[in-house]
Amino acid sequence: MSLNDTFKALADPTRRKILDLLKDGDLTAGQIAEHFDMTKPSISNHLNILKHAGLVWDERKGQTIVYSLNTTVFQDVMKWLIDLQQSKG
Amino acid sequence: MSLNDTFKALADPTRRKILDLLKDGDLTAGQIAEHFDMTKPSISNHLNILKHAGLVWDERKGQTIVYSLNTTVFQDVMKWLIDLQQSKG
DNA sequence: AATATATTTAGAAAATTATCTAATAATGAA
DNA sequence: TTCATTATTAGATAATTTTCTAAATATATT
Repeated sequence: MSLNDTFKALADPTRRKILDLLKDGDLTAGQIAEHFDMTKPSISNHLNILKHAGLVWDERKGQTIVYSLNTTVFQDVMKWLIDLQQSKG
Repeated sequence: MSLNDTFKALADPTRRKILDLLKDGDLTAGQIAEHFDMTKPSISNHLNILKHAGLVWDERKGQTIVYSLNTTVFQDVMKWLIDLQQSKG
């Protein structure tokens, strides 16, 4: 759950697409996997990395696990980017 | 020079630290390398990745090559982050 | 022209990350 | 309890990235 974890998580195009999918609403792991030409365990791994970075939350609902986007972590990334644009000069 | 290149470039802590160093002013490749416990070729590689992503510019000055920060690329990253925070409803 | 300095390029080794198949866990329904 | 469904974990392989040493390039100086 560090800034490094967040940047690392955002570095992969599959994971960025997952976040983009979740923008429109929560989805189960299976629904997310449907959007990719990749096995479910691979998607599960990506979801775990996103979860570790605090970019998504998960909640079991019966047989399924529902994932939702958490954009609060973006604040730290934005802060880092903005700080870099202001010289200490 | 794609958004993917930018995210990939930002995913490494050494490269983020290089950007942070350049925030205070331009530096030669050698001066940058001094800040790290790593060989010059390794730093040179990181600088090349940052350059490829459009995050830094380089300019030869005599024997040295001076690197400077380019934050204009950040706009694209920011846009991506902000877009993600606004649902398509 | 020869030498020194600053940096990069080339190529290999090490480390990390992404992906797959097979097996396991958790829930729900018959 | 047994079977089906959803999803994850484990472990192996493949791919990518990082880092190193050695060699090459570019400029400046003597």
